[in-house]
Amino acid sequence: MTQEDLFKKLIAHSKEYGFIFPSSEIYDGLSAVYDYGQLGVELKNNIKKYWWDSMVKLNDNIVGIDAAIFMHPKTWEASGHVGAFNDPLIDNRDSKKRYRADVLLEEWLAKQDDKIEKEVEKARKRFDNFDEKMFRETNPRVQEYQTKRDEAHSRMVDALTRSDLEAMRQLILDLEIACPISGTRNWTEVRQFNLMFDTKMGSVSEGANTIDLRPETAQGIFVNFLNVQKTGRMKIPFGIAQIGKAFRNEIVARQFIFRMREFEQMEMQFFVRPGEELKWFEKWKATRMSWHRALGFGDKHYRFHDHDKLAHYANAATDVEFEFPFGFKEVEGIHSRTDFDLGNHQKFSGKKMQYFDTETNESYVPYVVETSIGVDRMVLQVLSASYNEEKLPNGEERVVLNIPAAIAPVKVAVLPLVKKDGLPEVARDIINSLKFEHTVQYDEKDSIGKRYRRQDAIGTPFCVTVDHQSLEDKSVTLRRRDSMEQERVAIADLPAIIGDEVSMKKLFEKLV
RNA sequence: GCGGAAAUAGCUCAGUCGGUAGAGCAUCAGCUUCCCAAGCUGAGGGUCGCGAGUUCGAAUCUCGUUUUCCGCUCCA
Repeated sequence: MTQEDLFKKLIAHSKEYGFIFPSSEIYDGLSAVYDYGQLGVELKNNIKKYWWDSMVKLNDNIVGIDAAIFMHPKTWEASGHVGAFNDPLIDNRDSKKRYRADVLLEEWLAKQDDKIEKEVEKARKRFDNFDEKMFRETNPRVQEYQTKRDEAHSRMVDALTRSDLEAMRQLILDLEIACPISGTRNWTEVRQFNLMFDTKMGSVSEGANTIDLRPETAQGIFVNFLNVQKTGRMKIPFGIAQIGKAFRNEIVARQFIFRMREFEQMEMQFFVRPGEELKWFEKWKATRMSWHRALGFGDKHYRFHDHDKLAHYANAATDVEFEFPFGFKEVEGIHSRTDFDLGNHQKFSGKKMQYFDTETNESYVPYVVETSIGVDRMVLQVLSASYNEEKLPNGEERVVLNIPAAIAPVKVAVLPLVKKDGLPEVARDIINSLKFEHTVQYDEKDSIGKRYRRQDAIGTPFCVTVDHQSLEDKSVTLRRRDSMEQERVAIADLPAIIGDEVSMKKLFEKLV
């Protein structure tokens, strides 16, 4: 089976068994937006719990918050999201190259200036008593260039100030600007490349304000830095963790839930003393990698991708990449963000974003090491790493999701061997003894083998089968998903056995 | 965004030359009482992605559109 086939099967499997559905599917769906179904939400919640507890429970210097999706518009000026990503872009259809429309126009103006200067230089060499001012004002060729230039310039300024994309395109066509690579003038529309979604706050009729949906959760942590530090009496180094939705209006969003326009992030911002950030960067690199590897999908499927080209806010950055069916792709980013964010919020808000360090008797803006992971990418990672088609000794094939027990959506299925003779009642009693701790399913339909396969397909680690012997000696068959092995255990022992094996403690013990 | 491919029942797919929509699996009810799926009987489920056009007649031909996958591009 090719990797591409595997990916297609995974998508079909996810839908067929209720993990992930296209959003508003009855209306043909919405591009790059997906809903989690009854099993998908359990898996996702378990992944979030694995992350949250590994941060907030296991580290006494990390606390969590839950900030709002809406934030004050100034937030995005301070973070650099407004301005930096508002460029008007245009594509050449022949060379497939993308340009900034305003840059193309600026270049045309510069060329026009060059032409004028060339004329002036030519004339300067030709005449002895050269009156440059007079020449510029009277020479017909220079005048023609100058008029065209000025006209183009005013049209450009006008189009840019009004953000009139169609006018920009028309100007590019009128000036007969060609693509430097293909030499053709086969241009697409001009598009605004703003990654943020906006909406209106307040009643529309009474002068509503446009506000943006956050494109990252990090800023909710930064603006609350002092609130948390002071009320929690936190001492540097310390971290603030958050799980929440973020929104990016990607031009191209694809590959199932890998890149969605609405997605969920798990971020932890770790505040450190200036100068110590790279030490902590290395520490979190190791910690985060061990968190991924503890899931047991195989170390060879993970690697770091260190960034050579750093973002404007970072002085070190790496990605944790996982080998998806479509190749190694980023699941988590670890960035040393310096004091860029807190420093800018200090500047834009006028509020001091500083910490007084009693060890050094210094006041400073802390440096930040960020770990930022996509929840949806983790779900995809778990599904693609867990999906297996096995050939059984008897020649049959089984589809099984080998999801780590601690994060499996359903922990145990309780199955009466037959649906009479009081077996269903015993099964219900067992469920009642387990359901406060675990997600449990009951199934009495079809043959026992078929029910085992159904549970394999959704990744349930344990099946408990009630038979006639159970009525006599209060024992049941405990069947394991991965090995398909069965053992006879006492009903009274089930909570302890299952509780131990599905505990997240098993994963946490593998963390560095 | 550009190029390629696809869309028919929950899933996988068939549907001939344009002539009123099919299978297997799945689902539901009943029978069977079974420890690794696909025994028996019956039932439900589709305006063939959507919209136009051609035609006496369109799942089928043409155009548009939406969604998905693949390649390129993009991704603080």
